[in-house]
Amino acid sequence: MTKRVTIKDIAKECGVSITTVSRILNKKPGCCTPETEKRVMEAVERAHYRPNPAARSLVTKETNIIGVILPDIYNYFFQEFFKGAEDYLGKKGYKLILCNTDGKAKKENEFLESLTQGMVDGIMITTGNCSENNDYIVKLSEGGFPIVTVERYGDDLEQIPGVLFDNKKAMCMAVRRLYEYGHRRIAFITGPANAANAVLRLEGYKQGLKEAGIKYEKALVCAGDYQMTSGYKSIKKLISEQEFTAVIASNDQMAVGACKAIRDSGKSVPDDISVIGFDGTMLAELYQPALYTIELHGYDMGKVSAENLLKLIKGKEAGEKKVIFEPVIKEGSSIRDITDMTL
Amino acid sequence: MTKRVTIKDIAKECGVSITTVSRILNKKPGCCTPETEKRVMEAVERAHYRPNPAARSLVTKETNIIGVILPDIYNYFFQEFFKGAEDYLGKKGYKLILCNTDGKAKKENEFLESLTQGMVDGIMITTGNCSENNDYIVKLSEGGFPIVTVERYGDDLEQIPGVLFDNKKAMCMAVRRLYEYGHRRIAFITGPANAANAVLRLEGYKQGLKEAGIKYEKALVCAGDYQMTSGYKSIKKLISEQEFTAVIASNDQMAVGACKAIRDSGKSVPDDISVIGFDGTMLAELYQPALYTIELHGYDMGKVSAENLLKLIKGKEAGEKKVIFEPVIKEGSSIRDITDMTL
DNA sequence: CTGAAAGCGCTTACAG
DNA sequence: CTGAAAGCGCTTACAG
Repeated sequence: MTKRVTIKDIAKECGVSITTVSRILNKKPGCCTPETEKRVMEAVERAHYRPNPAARSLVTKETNIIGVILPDIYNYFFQEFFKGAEDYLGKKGYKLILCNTDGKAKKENEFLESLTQGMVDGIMITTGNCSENNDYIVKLSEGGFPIVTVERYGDDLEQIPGVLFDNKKAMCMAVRRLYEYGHRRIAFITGPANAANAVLRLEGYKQGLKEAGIKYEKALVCAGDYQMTSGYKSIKKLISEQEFTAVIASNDQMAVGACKAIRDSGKSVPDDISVIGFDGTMLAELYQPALYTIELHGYDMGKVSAENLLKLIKGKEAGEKKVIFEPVIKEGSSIRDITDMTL
Repeated sequence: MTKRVTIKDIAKECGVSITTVSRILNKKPGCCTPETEKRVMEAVERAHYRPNPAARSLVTKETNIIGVILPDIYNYFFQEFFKGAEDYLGKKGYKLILCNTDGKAKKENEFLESLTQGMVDGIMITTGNCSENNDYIVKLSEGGFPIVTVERYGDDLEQIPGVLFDNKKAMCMAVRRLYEYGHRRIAFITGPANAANAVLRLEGYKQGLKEAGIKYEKALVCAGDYQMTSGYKSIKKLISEQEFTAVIASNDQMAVGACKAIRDSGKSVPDDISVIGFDGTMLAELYQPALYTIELHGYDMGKVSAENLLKLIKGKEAGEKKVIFEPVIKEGSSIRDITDMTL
C-alpha cells in the first residue's frame, strides 16, 4: 500500500494543529475562521485525504458498518430486503456487510459472534430458514447492542424490534381464493420443517381449510425446504399418488418447481392444476404463466428494518417493537376457476 | 452498548501482561508455557472476549474486510459471483462489504473513494453495466492498493489482474448454432450501449454472422440495457416491423423479456421464434421452455477473483494478469431446428 | 477561534 | 518465556 496521508500531514501543511483539522473534518460549527477552514479543506482535497476509519472508530466506538445476516442470497426476497436496507443506509453513510448463512444456525451464531465485538454498529438478522436459536440475539439486545430481526418468531424475541409478515393471514387468503374458484383438494408444500415462518405458513393453510370447511388431509402436504428442487420433487411424487386440483407452495421458488413437475407429468398449469406461490418475487412475474402469489414487500421490510436499527444505534427507541406487514395478493395466471366444472 | 471487555481485563484476570495475551491470541509459536496459554484462553472463553477490530487494524493496517462493487444485485450472475467470493474469503476470515452501484459510474467512484482509505484490505470491482471510467482503478492499483476487476475491459487495465469471459467467442457460438438450425434472420438485443462487455457481445454477434455468411442488418439489432423490460419492449416492437426466426439476447433477463413479448404477440417460443440467452442463470433453467443460453461461470469467477485478490493482499503477484473463462453452451428448449422448413 | 495532551485497544520491536 | 513502552491515527475534554 502506498504511504498514507494522515491528519498530521494535513495539519503540518496548513500550519494548524491536528485538533483543528479534525474539527473541520467533523464539521463542528464555528470552530474556526472561514479562512482556516478553506485552507484546510483545500489541502484535504489536494491530498485526497480521508480519515482512517479504524483510528476514528477506536475513539468514537462507531464503525459506520452494519451487518446483514441472511440465509440465501439467491432468494429474491432477501435481495429485495438487502436492497431496501442498502438504499436507505447508504444515504446515511453506512456500508453493509452481507453474511450468508446457507440456512445453517451454526453460521448464524458465528457471524453474530464475529460481528458484534466492535466490527459493526448494528445487525439486521432475518429468518434463518432453519430451526432458529435466538439466545444470542436476546443476549446481545439485552446488553444494549443494536439488533433488529426480520421474519423471526419466538416469545423470547418479544422485546426486540422486528419486522414481520402476516403469514397465517396470507395463506388463508390463498386457500380462500382457491375455494372460491371451486377447488376442494388443495395440496401444500411446506418450508423447512423447523423454520418458524414455514410453520406459520402451514398453520395458515390449515386455518384456511378450516374456514372453508375443507377437511385437512396430511397426505396432501409435502415437505419442502424453500428450494426449487424440493417443490419439483414433492409434486412429482404427489401427482402419482393423490388427486388434487390445486397446490399452494410456501414460496415462489418451490411454486416454480411445482409447475415444472406438473408439466413434466403431462399436465398443465392452470388447466389441470392451479398453483399459488408466496413471496411475490420477480420470478413469479416473469414465469409463464405468471404466478399467482402473495406480495411480501421485501424492499419495504428492508427499509423499515434499517430505520429502526438506526434509531437503536442513535440511542432512540425503535418505533413499535413489531411492524407487521400485511399480505397483498399479486394476481397471476397460474390458477383457474373450476366452479363450472364442479357444478 | 454494554461495557466492552478489553485485553487489559483479560490480562489482569490472568495476572499476565497484555503483551502475553496478545501473543497468545495471535498464536505466536512458543511464546509462553502451555499453562499460561491455557489460563488465558479460558479467561477469553469465559468473557467471550474478542479483540477490537479497530484497535487491531490501526496497528496492523489490515481490516480483514473486502469490498465488492457490482452494478445489480438482482442479476443472478452477480449473486453467483458474490457467493463464490464469499465462500472462499469467508473461510480465510474475511468479511465482504457489498456495494451496489445500480449501473452508475458515479457511484462506482464514490464507493472506490470511501472504501480505499483504510476501510477494506482490497476491492473486487465488476463490470459497471455502463460506460466505465477506469482511471481511479488504475491509480489505486499503481499506488499498490490490492484491486482486481471482473469483466472490465480497457487498455488501461492491462496491468491489473482481472477475470474475463470470452464474450465474442460465446456469441459466435450462439450464431453458429442458430445457423446450423437453419436460421438466417437472427435478431439481437444489446446490453447498455457503452458497457464494454455489451459492446463485445455485439461484436461477437457480428462476427458470427460474418462467419456464417449472413449479412449484418442494423434493423435487426435492438438496444437493450440488461434489464428484462428492455428485452420485452424491444422485441414487442421489432416483431411488428421485421421478419425474423430467432433472437439472441445479451443476457438471460432480456431473453426472458423477449420470450414474453413473443408470446404476447401471439407467437410461440421456439415454434415461431427461437431465443438464446446469455449468462446461464437459474432463470434460464427454470424458465418454460428452458432457455438455451451460455454458461458464464459466475461462481468460479468469484472464487478465482478472490484468490487473486488475496495474493495481492499478501504481497504476492497474482497468478496470471488475466484469467479468461471459456463459454460453455447450456442446452435448452428455446430454440428450434428449422432446416427442414428451409429446404 | 485554537492547541497540547490524554486516551481509544490493540501489536510489536526491544530488552531481559 | 515474559513485560514495559512506544505508537498506530484519530477525537475530545480541558484550558486559554
